[in-house]
Amino acid sequence: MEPAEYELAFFRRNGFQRRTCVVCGSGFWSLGDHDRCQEAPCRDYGFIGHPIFPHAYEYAAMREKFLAFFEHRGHTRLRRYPTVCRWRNDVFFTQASIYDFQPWVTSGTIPPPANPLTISQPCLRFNDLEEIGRSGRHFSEFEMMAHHAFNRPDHEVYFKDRTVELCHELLTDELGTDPKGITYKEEVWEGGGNLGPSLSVGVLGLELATLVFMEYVRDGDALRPMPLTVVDTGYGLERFVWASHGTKNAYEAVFGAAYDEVRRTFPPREAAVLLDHARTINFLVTDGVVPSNSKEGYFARLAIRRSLRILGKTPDAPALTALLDRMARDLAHQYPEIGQHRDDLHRVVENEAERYADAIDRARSVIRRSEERARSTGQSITADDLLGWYDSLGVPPEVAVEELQAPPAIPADFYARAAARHESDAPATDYAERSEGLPRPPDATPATEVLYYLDPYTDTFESHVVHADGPYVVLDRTYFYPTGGGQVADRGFLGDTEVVDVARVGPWVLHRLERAPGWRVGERVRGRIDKARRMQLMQHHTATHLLNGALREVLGPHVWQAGAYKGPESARIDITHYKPLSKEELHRVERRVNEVVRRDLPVRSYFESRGEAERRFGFTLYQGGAVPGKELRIVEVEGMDVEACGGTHCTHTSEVGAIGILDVERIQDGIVRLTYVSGERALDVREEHEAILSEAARRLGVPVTGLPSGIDRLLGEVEESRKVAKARTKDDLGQTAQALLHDPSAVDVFGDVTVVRARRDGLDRAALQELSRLLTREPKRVALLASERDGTGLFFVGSSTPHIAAAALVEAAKPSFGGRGGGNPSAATAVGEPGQPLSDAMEAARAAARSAAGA
RNA sequence: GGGCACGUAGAUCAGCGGAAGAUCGCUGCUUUCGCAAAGCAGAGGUCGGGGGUUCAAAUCCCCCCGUGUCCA
Repeated sequence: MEPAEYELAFFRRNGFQRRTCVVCGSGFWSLGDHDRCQEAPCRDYGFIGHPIFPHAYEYAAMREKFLAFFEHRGHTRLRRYPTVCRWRNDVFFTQASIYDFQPWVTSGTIPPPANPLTISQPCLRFNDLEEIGRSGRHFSEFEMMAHHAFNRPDHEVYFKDRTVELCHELLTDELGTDPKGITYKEEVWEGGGNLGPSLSVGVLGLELATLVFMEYVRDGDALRPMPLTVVDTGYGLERFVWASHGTKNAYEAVFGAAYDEVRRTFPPREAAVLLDHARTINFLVTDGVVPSNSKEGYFARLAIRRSLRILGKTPDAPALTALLDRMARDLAHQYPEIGQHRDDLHRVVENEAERYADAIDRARSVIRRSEERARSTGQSITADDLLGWYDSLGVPPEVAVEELQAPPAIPADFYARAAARHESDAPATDYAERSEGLPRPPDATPATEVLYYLDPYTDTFESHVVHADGPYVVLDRTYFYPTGGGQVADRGFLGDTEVVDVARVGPWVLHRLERAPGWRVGERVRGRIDKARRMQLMQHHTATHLLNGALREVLGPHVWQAGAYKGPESARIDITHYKPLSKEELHRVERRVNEVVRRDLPVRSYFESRGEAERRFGFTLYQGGAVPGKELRIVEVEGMDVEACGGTHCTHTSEVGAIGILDVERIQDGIVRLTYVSGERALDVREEHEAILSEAARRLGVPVTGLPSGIDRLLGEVEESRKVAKARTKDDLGQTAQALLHDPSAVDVFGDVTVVRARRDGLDRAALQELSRLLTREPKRVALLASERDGTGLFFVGSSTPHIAAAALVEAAKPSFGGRGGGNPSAATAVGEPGQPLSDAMEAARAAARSAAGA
């Protein structure tokens, strides 16, 4: 980054000097005479016992101070976004305030909700879990306070100068820091293909904020200026509160009274972990994460199980739910949604606690057995075993050690080693828009006016070509719905050419035609949408909203949409839920949605300001993920479901027609998928099912209502005849065995050993085995059995004579008929040539038996 | 999204290439006034599903399905 990037007018105007840190070598700007930047590790924490700000602020007060400061300087205050980053697929959690605006706002696709804006965004980071409580400053949930500005060439809000000016004013005039104590260290920020200069703000060893200026796109080695430049700031609320108290660790300052309460029962480290995790769990569950074994859910599980472990080893520890309630109380002032569904949260957490107890129980018995086995083979349990158990059974090493008589030492780096077992080089998937791979129209192309929002029933329209590139066409206005929000794109025709796909690219709607139509810009075209297909998609989409609402009613508010798909054939919704749906729950959901259909409620779609919509409906608006923009498109079914949604919808619930749930499956731990149909498809599917049922009934010769009992009868009969058949062959073989034993030509007596020979062509291996078993029930017997079947010779030997091994006799017989096989002392088998060689094999075995018997 | 472990009798599990087992539970009998207990006898298994290798697969390999768990 060029030095000029950091030479701000603000610095010059106010007499800041640029110096170089003698420790890290970075350039920094300051009013004070420092030889190093004021950030650890370049210098020690100097604020412990000497607060950076003259007043000590409580957590909520500091946040309010910050937001109000920026609000008074022209920023619009925004409510928090969800901590679960459902609108991106490269990350699970909101880890910084700017995540709220990526990728759509930062890429210029959608205007920012306000500009400039200020927000305090709760963020989740799970990469330093072990540091929590130990370092004195790590949290898994923290708030990043920020002010953001988005600058377009035609609309500059503010950039570097004003940003630093605001920051400086906040720290000094507003919060009372000594201006000379602040250093602005020069850094380079890079992420997501963008980069720009940034300044890191340090005071007395503490990094209070980072001011990032996104202005370039990396293009190979070259840097291109971004069309949209972004002010991305981050001020750590926890750090500000800590700085204002100057306490030894951040936790007592941040958690305040709650910290003191918990400290009465727990040591400092445990207290910090419990409080931190309690906050995290509250946010996670409120924002629709249910504990599970993968993705977001795993972190909820981790936080819950870690907390339970700490609580479990402390006598008189409070219940986890009590702790959650305690933290919810502190958070509820700012975030009323937290703690609003206390009972539901308790159910989710208690269910997880139960599962954890089950897992540990299971693990204990495995561990006991393993040790027993190890002891009997003279081995001992190793640290590797502990690692394996943690990995596959989830049992923490401390618990395993408790269970063992002779435990190994737990390695100090146990959890690091556990993590190392899972190192993979799988690249993180990028949060690309769907537009990836599609041609992007030139920037000068006028944005497409989308009409399907206004009227989802219009299926023919006229418009003009504003861009054409091979089969790709952009119109000035269109009724074609592009793939989005889980709803697949419309089909239809532009002129005489079929539209095979429709996608949103930036501000444009791109129609992909079956072939290049050769149109020129300005040409007038007529569009015609496949109306039946669109209608079906609308029905499926509205049905999805109804189901979502009904599922929340029946199962509880922890239910969030975790994904959805609305196709012409069927639709599905994935929801967060902690156990499989019972038949009864399913039934109630289905009844409820169909009742809403019958009551013919209006489905209202309208635009509303974000703030107003959030105030009226709360956070559950964002079922499909956060939707940027000043205005949200709200789809409301009164009393049932309200979502921010860009899809096409029926205007009355009765248009949806019957809704039939076809399938419910648990697609992963914590996520349940429902597949369903509505409208025309519901009728089709019902007809199909009825046809299948009546055909099945016809074949069974019963009425449809008699199917279940008819099938039971049939299964009973099958079972019965299977038994009869089995018994019969056993009988037959029994008779054969008796006959053989009494047939002098089949029996040889060699000393005290009775050798029975028989050739029974057609018997399979299992029959020979059974016959052999019958013949060798008495001791001192040998059975030599042969069968020719499907052109091969089968030879089977059974022996109840200890010194005559069946396998040895087969060995002896093998050369005679080119047999391959083997066995054990009591039974052996081989296959080879049929006919005479098989008979020779029998003779060879007989001779071997005779000599083995010593006769 | 990836790694690992596990799916065998109603339950808990053993067996890990050569003729499907143990314990508990269940049924019947013996014993008892009755119950419990004990003894004896018995029923109960397409060894999760499908392919493959092998003379031979619960066992080895591959693919599904299900469960658990860890990591990101």
